[in-house]
Amino acid sequence: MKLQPRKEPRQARSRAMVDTILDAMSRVLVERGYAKTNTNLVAEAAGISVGSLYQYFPNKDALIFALRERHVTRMLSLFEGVVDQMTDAGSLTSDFEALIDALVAAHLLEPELNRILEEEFPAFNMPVSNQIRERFFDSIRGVLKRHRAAISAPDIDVATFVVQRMLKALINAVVLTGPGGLSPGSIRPEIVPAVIGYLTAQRLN
Amino acid sequence: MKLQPRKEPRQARSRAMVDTILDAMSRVLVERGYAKTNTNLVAEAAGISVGSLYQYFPNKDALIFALRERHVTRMLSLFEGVVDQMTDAGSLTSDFEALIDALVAAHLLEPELNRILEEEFPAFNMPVSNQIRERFFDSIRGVLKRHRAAISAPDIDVATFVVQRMLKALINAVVLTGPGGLSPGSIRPEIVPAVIGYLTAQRLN
Amino acid sequence: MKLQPRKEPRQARSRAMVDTILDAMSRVLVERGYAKTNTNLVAEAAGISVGSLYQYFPNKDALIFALRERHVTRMLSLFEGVVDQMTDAGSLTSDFEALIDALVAAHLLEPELNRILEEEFPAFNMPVSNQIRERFFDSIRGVLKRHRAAISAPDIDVATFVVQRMLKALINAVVLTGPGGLSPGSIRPEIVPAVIGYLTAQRLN
Amino acid sequence: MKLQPRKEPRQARSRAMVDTILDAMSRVLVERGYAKTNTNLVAEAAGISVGSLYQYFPNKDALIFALRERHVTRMLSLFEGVVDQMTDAGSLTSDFEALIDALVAAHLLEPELNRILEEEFPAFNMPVSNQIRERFFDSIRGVLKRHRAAISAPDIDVATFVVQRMLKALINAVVLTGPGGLSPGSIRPEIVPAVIGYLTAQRLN
DNA sequence: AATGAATGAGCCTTCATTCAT
DNA sequence: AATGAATGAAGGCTCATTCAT
Repeated sequence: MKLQPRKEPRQARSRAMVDTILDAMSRVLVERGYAKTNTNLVAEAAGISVGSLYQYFPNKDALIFALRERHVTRMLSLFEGVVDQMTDAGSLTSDFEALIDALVAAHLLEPELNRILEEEFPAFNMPVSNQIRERFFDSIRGVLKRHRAAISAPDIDVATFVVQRMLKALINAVVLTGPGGLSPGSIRPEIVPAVIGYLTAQRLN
Repeated sequence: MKLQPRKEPRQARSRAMVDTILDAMSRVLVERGYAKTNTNLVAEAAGISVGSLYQYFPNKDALIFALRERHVTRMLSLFEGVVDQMTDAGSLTSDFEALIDALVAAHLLEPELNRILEEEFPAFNMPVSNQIRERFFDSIRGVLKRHRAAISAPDIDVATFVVQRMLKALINAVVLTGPGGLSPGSIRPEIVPAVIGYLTAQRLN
Repeated sequence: MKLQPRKEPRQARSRAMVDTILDAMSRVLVERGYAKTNTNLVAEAAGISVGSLYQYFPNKDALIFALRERHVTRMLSLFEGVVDQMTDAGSLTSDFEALIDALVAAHLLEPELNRILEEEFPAFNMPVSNQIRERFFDSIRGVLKRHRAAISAPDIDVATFVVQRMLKALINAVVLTGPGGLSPGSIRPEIVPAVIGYLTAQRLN
Repeated sequence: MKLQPRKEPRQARSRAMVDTILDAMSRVLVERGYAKTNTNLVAEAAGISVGSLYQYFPNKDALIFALRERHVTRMLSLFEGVVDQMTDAGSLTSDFEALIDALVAAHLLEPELNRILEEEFPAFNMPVSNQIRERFFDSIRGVLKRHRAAISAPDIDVATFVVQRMLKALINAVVLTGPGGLSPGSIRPEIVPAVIGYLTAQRLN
C-alpha cells in the first residue's frame, strides 16, 4: 500500500528549489556585485550543481528575471497589505503617509539586493512583469480615486503614473545611500508634501 | 613661407579622435545594446583598429565613462544656456516651464543613447562626475533661491535635491518610450504642477 | 553487488588530467619553444578545451611552474634512488661516480624539455620549490658527510653548495647539446676529477 | 663653402645612437624586468621614437642580442686586460686568483643587468656570439697552457671548457644574490680550490 | 632620418551552457 | 533528476612592427 507520498509533493519541492536558488543568487549578488556574479557561483552558493540550476532556469536571464520578480512581488505584498487596511476614514495625507511608510519599509526588506537591482543592472531590458507593475499602479489609483474630490489633477490615470514615478524616485533617494549628497533622513519628510503638493496643485487651465 | 601648420594641431587631432570613438561607441551601443557591445566592434565602427582605440582610452570602462560624461555635459550645456537666459522677470512657474522645456530638449538630443545610459547600465558604479552633477544642482538651486519667497519648503538644498529627483524621474517618463504605459505626451504637462505643487505645498509644521 | 566503483576514483582522474596537460605542455614546448607556446595550443595538444585546462591550472604561470616541479621531482626521484642505495662501502670517488651517472641519466629522461626549462625560461622568477632544492642539497651533503674525513674543505655546507653548482654546470654541459663546442662525451669523464679534485684540494690556510 | 662637416661623422652618430638605445634597454630591463619591457618603452627611455629605434635594430631580438653582446664584450675586456698583464712569473694559483678577481669584478660592473641576462632570459636561443665565447675560451686556455706541466688533465681544450663552466657557475653563485642559501661571501674563497683541485687532481688512468 | 600614431594578429582568460554518467 | 567536468565562443588588451608625414 504505497500510501506514503514523497515527503514533499513534486511541485513543492520544485518551488523550494527555486527559492533556494534565488536566495543564493541574491546572496552572491549582494556579496560580490553583478559583474562578479556567475551561474556556477550561484549554483555553488545554493549547494547544488550547475546542471541542477539549469533544470530550474533555462538561462541566466531567466534567473535574474525571476529574482527581480520575486523581490518586487514581496515588496508589492507589503505595500498591498497597507493599502488594503486603509479605511474610508483616512485623509489623502494620512493615506499617503501610510503608503510611503510601507514603501520605505518594503525597500528596506533587502536593501542591498534592492540597490543592486535598481542601480547595477543591465536589466530594464526585461522590465518587471506588467502584472506586478499594474498592481502597484492599481493600488495607488485606488487611493487616488477614493480622494478624487481632493485632487486637482484632471486625469486620474495620469496622476497615478506621475505619483508612482515620484514615489519611486524619492524613495530610492531615501533608501539608496549614495557616496555624497544630502542625508536620506532629510529627504524622507519631503515626500508627502511632494505628492500632496502635486495632487492638490492649483491648475490654471 | 611655410607658415601654415598641419591642418590640425596635435591636440585637436586627438580630440577629434576621441570624439570619433565616442560617436562609434554611441552608435554601437544604440544599435546592439550594452551586452553586445565590445571594444573590437567599437573600433571597427570608428574605422580604426583596436590598438588605436586603446591609445585614447585605457580600458573599456574609461570608454563608457567618457561617453556618459560627454553626453551629460552636452545636456548640461543646453540646460545651463536656458538657465543663464532667465531674467528676474520670470515667475516660478514660467521659470520651471522654461527649465523643463530645456531638459526635455536635452534628453531628446540623443534619445536612444540616453535610454541606454539611463536604463541598461551597470554604471552607477561610476557615477557621473560630481562636478557635472553639482552644476545641475546649482542651476536648480539658483532658480529656487531667486523665488525663495514663493517656496514653502524650509530647506533650499533639500528642496533642490527633491526637485532634481522629481525632474529626472518625470522627464525620463516623458522621454523614455516604454513598451506599455501612458503616452509620454500626457505626462509632460504634469511636470510643472508636480514641481510647483511640491514647492508651494502647504506645510503644517 | 554494485561494489565496483567508477573505474577511477575522482582524485585519480584529476591527477591523470593534470599529467595529460603537463605532457601536452611539455610536447608543445619542445616542438615550438617557449615563445610560441600558448595555452590554447597546449589544450589542443592535450586533446581538451582551453576551459578544461583552466579547470586544472589557474593560469599559464601555474602551468609552467607545475611542469618544472614535475620534471625536477622526477629527476630527484632517480637521484635519490641512487643515493639511497649507497652503502658505507663506497669510496668518495665511487660514490660520486654513481651519483653523476644518476644525474646524467636524470637529465636524459626528457632532454629536450630539460634544455628548454634550463635555457629558455624567464623562470628563475619562480624558482623550483625550496623543498626540492633542499632535498638535492641534502642528498649531496649526506654523501659528503659520510666521507668527511677525506674532504679538505673546511665547511660541509659550503662544500655541498659548491659541488652542487659544479655538478649542475658540468652535467648541463654534457647533456645540453650546444651548436658548437666540444663533444659532450669528452666532458663527461672530467666531472669526477673536478668534484673530487675540489673536495680533496690541498688548502694552505 | 660647405666645409663644415656634420658635427659627427655618420658612423659615429650611429654608434652613439646604438649605445643610447642599449643603455635605455638596459635601464628599462633592470627597472621593470624582462616581462614588462617592450620596444616602445625602450624608445621612450632612450628619448627617441620607436621608428628611430627600428632604424638601428631590425627587431626586438636584435636589440636583446646586441645588449648581450655589448655586456659580455665589456666583461671580456676587463677579463682580457687581466690576462694580458700576467707574466710568466705567476703560479697557477696566483694566476687564477687574479683571473677570478677579474671575473667577479666584471660581473659586478652591471650586476642587475647581468642577473637579468643570466636568469630571466628566454635567450640562450641566441647564444653569445661564438667570437666572444672563443676569446674567453682562448684566454683561459692560454693560462692553462702556460702551466701545462702543473696540470694533470690530459686534454687542455677539455680542461679549458670544464674550467670555464666551473668558473661561470661559481662566480654566478657569488654574484647573483638568491633569496635563500649561503652567503656569497663564503663561496668566493672556494673557487680557487675548486679550479686548482680539478686541474691538479690525481687521475688513475 | 625621425616621428609616433596606427595597426592587427594573437594571447590569456571567463563563463553560460551542455551532456555523459 | 542530479552531477560537475567539459566545452569553446567571445572578449579585453598588448605590443612588435609599419608607414604616412
